[in-house]
Amino acid sequence: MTRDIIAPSTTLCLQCPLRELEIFRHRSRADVSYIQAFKAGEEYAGPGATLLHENEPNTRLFTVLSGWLFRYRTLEGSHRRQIINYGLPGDFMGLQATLDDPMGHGIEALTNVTVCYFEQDRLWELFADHPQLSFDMTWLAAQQERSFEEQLLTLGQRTGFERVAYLLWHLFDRARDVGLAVDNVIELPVRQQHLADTLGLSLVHTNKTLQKIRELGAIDIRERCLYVLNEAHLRELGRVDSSFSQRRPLL
Amino acid sequence: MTRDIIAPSTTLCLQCPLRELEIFRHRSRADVSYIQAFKAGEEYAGPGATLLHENEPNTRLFTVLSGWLFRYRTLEGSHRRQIINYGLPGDFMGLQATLDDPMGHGIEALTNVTVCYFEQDRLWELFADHPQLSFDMTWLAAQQERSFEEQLLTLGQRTGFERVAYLLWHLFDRARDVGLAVDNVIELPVRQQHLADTLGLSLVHTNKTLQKIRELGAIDIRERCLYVLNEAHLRELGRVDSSFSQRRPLL
DNA sequence: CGTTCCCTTGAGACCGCTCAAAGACCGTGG
DNA sequence: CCACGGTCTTTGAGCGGTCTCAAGGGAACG
Repeated sequence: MTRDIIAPSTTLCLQCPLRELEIFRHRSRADVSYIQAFKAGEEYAGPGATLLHENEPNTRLFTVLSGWLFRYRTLEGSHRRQIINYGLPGDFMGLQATLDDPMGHGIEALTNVTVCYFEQDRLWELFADHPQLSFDMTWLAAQQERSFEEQLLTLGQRTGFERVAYLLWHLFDRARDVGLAVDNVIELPVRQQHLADTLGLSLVHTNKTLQKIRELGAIDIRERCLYVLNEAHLRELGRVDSSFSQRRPLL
Repeated sequence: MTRDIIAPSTTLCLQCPLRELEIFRHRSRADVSYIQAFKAGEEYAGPGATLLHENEPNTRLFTVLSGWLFRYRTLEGSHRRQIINYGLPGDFMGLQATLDDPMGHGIEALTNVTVCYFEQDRLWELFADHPQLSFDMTWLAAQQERSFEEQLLTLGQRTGFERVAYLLWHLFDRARDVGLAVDNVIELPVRQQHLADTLGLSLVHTNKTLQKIRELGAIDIRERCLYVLNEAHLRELGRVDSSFSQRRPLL
């Protein structure tokens, strides 16, 4: 639960393995070089480690290079935690934290995690120098907003059962997008408590709901892995709408 | 419920009454002129009119000039509606809709509404020409994200009672920020059904919860107006955290 | 081999839901 | 001026989804 930094390192953006993935848009060598110059370093954390404490001021933007993490907020004077979103490889995070507003959130690693970070006080420089990259960043922020809206729809309108099914599919789909799926199976470093905290359900109820979805044969969970046995069925159960995977920029 | 356009008009950005408000950052005359040139027109709608149908492609960004509106999404194959957020004077909206993704949302007016709109296909132009304005737009997007996160916290972790209290305070606070409050009273064009659809509660339960908060003396609602009789108490009931009003850009 | 974390299951309570109906308010037209 | 229909609010009654409390089992790890 403590900050767990190992050492600075030097993965070159030009050699970034994420850029090979279909899901990310192509970028010119010049743009990648600009990003490289913008990159301030890397940070590492192991499972359960806190990358950012709640209420700690954050001055960093980052892209997840590898691993899973999640961002959460806690209701003041309560131990009830709401998981806001998950970070998977290629996800750009931290923009909302750059506003000079003390409202807190925390970030915690679920697996071994590497992030490439940027200093937020150079953000203006990026906007002044490089319209394409700033446009991309805004595009990603807008995409993030859509994702939050979908999550609002989930919390507000889906039943407990639908919520669990939806989230399982959502996590599977996102992992698949970045090449983490093998034959409809992904490693799922998320505990049932995390699912519960994401969905506004209790741990017990989440567990019982998972059993039901299992019994329907849509999924199975064994040895930290999620098996999507019937994706179409799972999508129905979660009332998943359109959602095709769109190519997106990588920063 | 139908599109209700009256006529194009010509409020000049330099004379925009919103710019007088404390809450908005000062802008140079040059920047305001640029915004003026970027503005494509105005649109009007009366209470209950639909500014944007669900699943209708949207190519417009806009700033609310006057009035209240709300944005919602509906769960596919269901009549359950989730209100995503409300638009008050000065709010910039539509960025998340510019992604070429058919995922639908609707926008509806609660009062007489005037919006200043921009064509989204000139968005790139703005990023190329004017780093300050594009930075501001991104800042607003990030702020919007925070607001969504707060709403996720509400839906996921606050009790029904807390949700209602929180939302009432939130709407009051936002209205006050843009000068719509007189002595702790605001006009509240929102129906109980809207509150319910925002909070993921049923209409009946929302109503009963409102009664309770009324009985505690924190608020009263009469003749379409919300009276905040004890703001500190209301904030406690809704577990409202920090939240000071920050000056923000106006586009 | 004990500790710890996580998953699972049962039992009872309660929050919030649905169904139903009546009252309040408002604009419209006879 | 009143009757009327529509929208919104209020209230009651009963059901069920989800919660909390509690306890047991399994796997990983030192």
